[in-house]
Amino acid sequence: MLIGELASAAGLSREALRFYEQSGLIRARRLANGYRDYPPEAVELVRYIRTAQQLGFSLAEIGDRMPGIWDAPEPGPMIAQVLAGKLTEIDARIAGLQALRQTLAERVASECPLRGADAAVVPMRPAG
Amino acid sequence: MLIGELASAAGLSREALRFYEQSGLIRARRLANGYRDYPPEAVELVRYIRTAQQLGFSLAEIGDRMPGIWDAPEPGPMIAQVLAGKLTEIDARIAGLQALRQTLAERVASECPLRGADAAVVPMRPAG
DNA sequence: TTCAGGCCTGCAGTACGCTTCAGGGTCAAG
DNA sequence: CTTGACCCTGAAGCGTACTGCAGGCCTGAA
Repeated sequence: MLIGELASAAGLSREALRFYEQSGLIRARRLANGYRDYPPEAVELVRYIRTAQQLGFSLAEIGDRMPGIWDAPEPGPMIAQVLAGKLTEIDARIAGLQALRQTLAERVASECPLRGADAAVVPMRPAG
Repeated sequence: MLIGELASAAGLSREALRFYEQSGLIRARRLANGYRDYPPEAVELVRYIRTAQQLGFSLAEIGDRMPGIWDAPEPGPMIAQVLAGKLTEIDARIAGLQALRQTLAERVASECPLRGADAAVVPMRPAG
């Protein structure tokens, strides 16, 4: 699978894929002519990256455990482990958003929605 | 109130305040020596900016809505309306995270965690 | 043989929200 | 009258997540 095929299959640009590779999120083996060659599973992996990203994970967060995945002889359990870790993070994020939601709902209902603005608010992105 | 006092009262840096001024979000009188001089209300204004920011508004959005909000005879309902819109976005984001959570949970349990369905996801920021 | 279209690298540019730096003035205390 | 904490400006730099461009190779069809 060439980069353009992966790009259209996963719905992003070739440049974004090369950027992900540079950032250590994905890898490709090379054909004799130097072209990147991706396995079919790369589509799922890239979609996972996009999904996690759209939900508020930075590429660094998504990628910090990826190298281990690529180097493991049995990637399956390794990936499962990483994803299990992500589950915990997602739970924390959901909890944060629900707290934020409640604060917001209270303010919408109040007469002066901005007063008391020092209420603890959970940021959407870590140090974003 | 000097910039350093405002900065520590509102919990951000002097530089951030100067940046906000440059971006048209806040203003300051000047003392004879050129120092910025803020009224006490500036603390609440800056906290509003931070809150709005944490709720997902860009500084540009905050700056755009700011004049209308502060010039309105009844700012409350206006702000409530804006926040209600954010509430919808947060709900979508929570739903997306829960969908991702379920997908991940299923994959963690499977033998090939990256093979499988793709999650439909609502991005929070338009083409962020 | 020429041409389109895909691929390669590396580097510059973009937008956001600051932070840091260089170079310099102000002011109260010792 | 020096020290140190504070203030000023303008400009450059940073991290994130890309996009775009220059310059050039590879491949298949007309």
